[in-house]
Amino acid sequence: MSKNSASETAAIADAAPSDMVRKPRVREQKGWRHKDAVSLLRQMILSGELAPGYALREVAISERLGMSRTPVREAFRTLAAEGLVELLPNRSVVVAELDENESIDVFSVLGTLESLAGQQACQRMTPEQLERLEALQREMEEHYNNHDRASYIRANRAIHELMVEGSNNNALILAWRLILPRAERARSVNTLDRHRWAEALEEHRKIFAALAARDGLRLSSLMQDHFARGVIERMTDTKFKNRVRVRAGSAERAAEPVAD
Amino acid sequence: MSKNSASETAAIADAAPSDMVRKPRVREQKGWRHKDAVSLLRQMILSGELAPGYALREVAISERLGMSRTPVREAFRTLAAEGLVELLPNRSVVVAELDENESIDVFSVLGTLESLAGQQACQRMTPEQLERLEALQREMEEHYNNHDRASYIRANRAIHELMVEGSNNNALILAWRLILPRAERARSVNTLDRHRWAEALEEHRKIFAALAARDGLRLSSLMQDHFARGVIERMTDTKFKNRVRVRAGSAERAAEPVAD
DNA sequence: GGATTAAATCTTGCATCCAAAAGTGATCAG
DNA sequence: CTGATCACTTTTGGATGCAAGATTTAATCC
Repeated sequence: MSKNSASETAAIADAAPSDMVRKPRVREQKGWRHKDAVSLLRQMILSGELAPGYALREVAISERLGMSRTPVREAFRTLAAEGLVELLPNRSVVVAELDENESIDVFSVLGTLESLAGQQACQRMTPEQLERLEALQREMEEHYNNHDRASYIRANRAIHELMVEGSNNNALILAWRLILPRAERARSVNTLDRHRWAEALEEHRKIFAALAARDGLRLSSLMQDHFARGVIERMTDTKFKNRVRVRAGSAERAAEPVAD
Repeated sequence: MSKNSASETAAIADAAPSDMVRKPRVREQKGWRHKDAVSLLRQMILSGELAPGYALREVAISERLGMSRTPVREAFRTLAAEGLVELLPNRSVVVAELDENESIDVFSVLGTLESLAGQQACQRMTPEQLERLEALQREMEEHYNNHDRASYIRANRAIHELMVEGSNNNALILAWRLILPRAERARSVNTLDRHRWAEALEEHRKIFAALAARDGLRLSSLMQDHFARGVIERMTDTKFKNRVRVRAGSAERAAEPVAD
């Protein structure tokens, strides 16, 4: 046994000459450092704080996060796989561009995916999941009645997610999760107007009914409709025209997103 | 200038004391080492050489690839984002499991995505792309007449890809590319029987016609049908029942895949 | 013998270090 | 002044080193 363990070295440290002690490199944090980097960077990209075309320098980010470059570089790979950044050989990593159809495109994909998810959820969703869905639907209605926008949106998100999970289709869930963040990014300035809100709620009632009746075809067409209306509303919304400006905007907080 | 360059050090190496020379760490390869790791590991997972549940050890892989652990770890992040491996904290990276519906699930997702892609391609595909598509269609027909299976499949793949690209929808392309490898994995033992082959070709003729006519609705339903038939054929195919065995199989070569 | 646990070993997570590539000026010819 | 060239700086790609967690092995107790 030629090598002392760290604890042994530390124990005799103050009695030994200084070249015998070694500063122990402690791993202070649990979990994964690179996960933190992924969440922070994703958040910053989605909120627009890091604008498209922005070059990410490893040292700056690692210093900001108090970690070395290694986990930051790992985070870049994850973000690249999500299509949020582009890797340039021997050059900086660059925030992916948004093209002008981004919003329509993203919602059309999300729409078809959720339409399929609904269809499959009709066949595969467990009674427990359906029960939970009913509870969420009730909760959402309540938030609507209380004009509690934020809570409504949260419940709405949970419903959509639960339905996708109810499809029990791993590939579908994977693709959906991949696209979802882009929706946040694309719709960052859209808000939910009063009329559309009421309409969306009514659509959700029908969607739930179709799920409960396990009527896949009907659900599929309801979902298509639900998304189509959402996107159209976004396009004709006067606020929509401001969207492109967000690209350049830096640390500004994203507006409350619209519910689907 | 206190520090010698690596080349200078090497030049005087045999005349100098051995502690003065330092083995220069050369960056022998262009491109990214981690890209190599991604392709190899992906290939091995898709072919079944690395079976689900298999734990990947960093050192073993880095040695096999003649690189250090760093790029291998980066490759793991990419594969994790693709859902091909699962990261366990402080534990090995594990090849993702295949569930029993994998094949149906993956093709249903691919089907809806391509259906949407076709619809959007009708509106957005450039004349150049359409021309290229026509050439590919002719090429594919030729391969069919020559009974050149491998070439047929290659052309078929190219057509599907070109159509998806023709949608010009980044989110859609991203999701499609994410799922595509899983299709390879799911269908590894399926082959293309003579009857289905002729049928598939006929479907492709109609698909091309709809694209050329820019008839999005018709194209959408044709795609759905194309995929539905493919999947149904797979399910009733007697060879299908062997699929589950492949999970355990190790380095066996995957069979020629079916065309969609 | 089987359960428990402490020590040795292995593997991961990350910091750090080095060389190559890219970027940045400064210098100089025209 | 413009453009080319070369030294210097910055930044990336990846190899190496080390400590913490996980795993295996050995030892001990009941």
